[in-house]
Amino acid sequence: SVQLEMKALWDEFNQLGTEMIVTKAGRRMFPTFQVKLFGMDPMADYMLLMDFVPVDDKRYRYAFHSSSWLVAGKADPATPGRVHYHPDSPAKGAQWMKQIVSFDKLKLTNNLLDDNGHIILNSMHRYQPRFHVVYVDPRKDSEKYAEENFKTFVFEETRFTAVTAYQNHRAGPASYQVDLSSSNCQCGLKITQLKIASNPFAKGFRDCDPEDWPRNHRPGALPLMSAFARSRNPVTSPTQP
Amino acid sequence: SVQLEMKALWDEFNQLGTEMIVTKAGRRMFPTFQVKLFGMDPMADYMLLMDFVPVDDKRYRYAFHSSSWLVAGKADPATPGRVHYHPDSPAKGAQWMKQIVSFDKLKLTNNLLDDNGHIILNSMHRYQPRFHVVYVDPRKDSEKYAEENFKTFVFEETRFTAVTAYQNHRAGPASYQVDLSSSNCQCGLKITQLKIASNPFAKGFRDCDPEDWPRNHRPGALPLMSAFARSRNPVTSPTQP
DNA sequence: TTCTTGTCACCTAGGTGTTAATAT
DNA sequence: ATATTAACACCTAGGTGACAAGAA
Repeated sequence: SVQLEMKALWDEFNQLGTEMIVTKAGRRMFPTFQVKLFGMDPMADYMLLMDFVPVDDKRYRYAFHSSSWLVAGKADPATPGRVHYHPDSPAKGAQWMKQIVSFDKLKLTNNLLDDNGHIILNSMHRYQPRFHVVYVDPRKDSEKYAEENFKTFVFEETRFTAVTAYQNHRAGPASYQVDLSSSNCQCGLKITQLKIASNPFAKGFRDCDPEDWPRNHRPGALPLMSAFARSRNPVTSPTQP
Repeated sequence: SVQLEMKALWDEFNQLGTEMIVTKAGRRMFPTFQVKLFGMDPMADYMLLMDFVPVDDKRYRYAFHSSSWLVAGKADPATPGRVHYHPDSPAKGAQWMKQIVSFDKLKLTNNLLDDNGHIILNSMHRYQPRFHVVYVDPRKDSEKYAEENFKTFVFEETRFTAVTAYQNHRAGPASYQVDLSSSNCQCGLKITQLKIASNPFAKGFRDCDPEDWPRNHRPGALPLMSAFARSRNPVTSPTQP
């Protein structure tokens, strides 16, 4: 069995509508896809890999005025279907289970001609990450058993929209939200704020007191409270008089 | 068989008398011990590891006035004998052979109570790195064959003196060398200069034109020429009038 | 308009020799 | 005297979102 790490963080992003940047050179995911594994044969070899499947056959665009995603037509032609093998593959079950498995080398690109082995996605399309565990069958005729030698795990909270620049980014010129309930965005917190608050590499964009959140950083409590607090009074806030 | 990478660089250091810094927290080696492997069974599992054995039973000290190492007595009590497993171990022969194997995670310490798994050495003692390849025998009674299931490789040019601060560092107050031929140091270039010239992380201490050495950086020619050139006129130079 | 690209300041994370202070 | 330690400026290497400019 597999347990998704940082599920609480994934849930927060998912509530806002997760966006993942894609670039020509390749961009890591944040949150990073990380799992804990259980119940493997400690002595057997396994390959761990990920791929990404379209959630639907649609292309999207972001409506700033309503702060929501709209269908913008049928999906663009499918990108080359690639998989990302965890670089430690193959390894023994014992090795995989003894620590969190992190896919932090995985990068997303929108370059159809990418030759760095990155995952190729269409911008403005929705994707579902999938995680696969493949048992390396020592038998000579292992191809015959290919069907029973792998297992796939899907965590719906890791779905995201691929973008070249954050869309759920700032309010439109109207600076208020009319229909909050039908929006993917259920609060005033924007994707970029949550990324800045939770990704250590974006610390340069934090505007809160740096001495503030070590105190709030308790087990079970995500270090996002200050970001939430600040999100109460932006120009987009529906509670603004 | 095994081929030492960067042999030319190791040779240069060895001519000067290689020194490796040891610290409480652990310090990497430079040059890094790196090898290419040949003739393994691509499908078999191997463990790769290193250890360090004393070259002799002596303690040394560095005589600044003669710029040479002197015996300072019998060796201190032996340090806990540790080994460093390459972190990719175990892995298939094919995986080991397809690229250079680099022991850049290996760290040296003088802390006898180290609990980071680093290699513990006595400062001011000489050591010989050793490289071991262990075949992971799939047989049940593999312990019986332990003797024939490993192979050890020693490259004498990788010998070094463990130090807490560089010794072959600068000339003493006399600022000349009396007996160059009996010295380990066969030219005016000092260990620190060679380290600074060849270790990218020490680039901050280079005083040569930064635009200088990309031009000199051709295959087979080490990027040390400017360091050599500058070493012709220091205060220690025997050709000084 | 809408989307994409490249550059940038600002981070994380960690490897250098230097230097001054401190042991021993 | 000699050897060790800790703080430090300066690097490598690379991951952030912001922003301005460009493309469709």
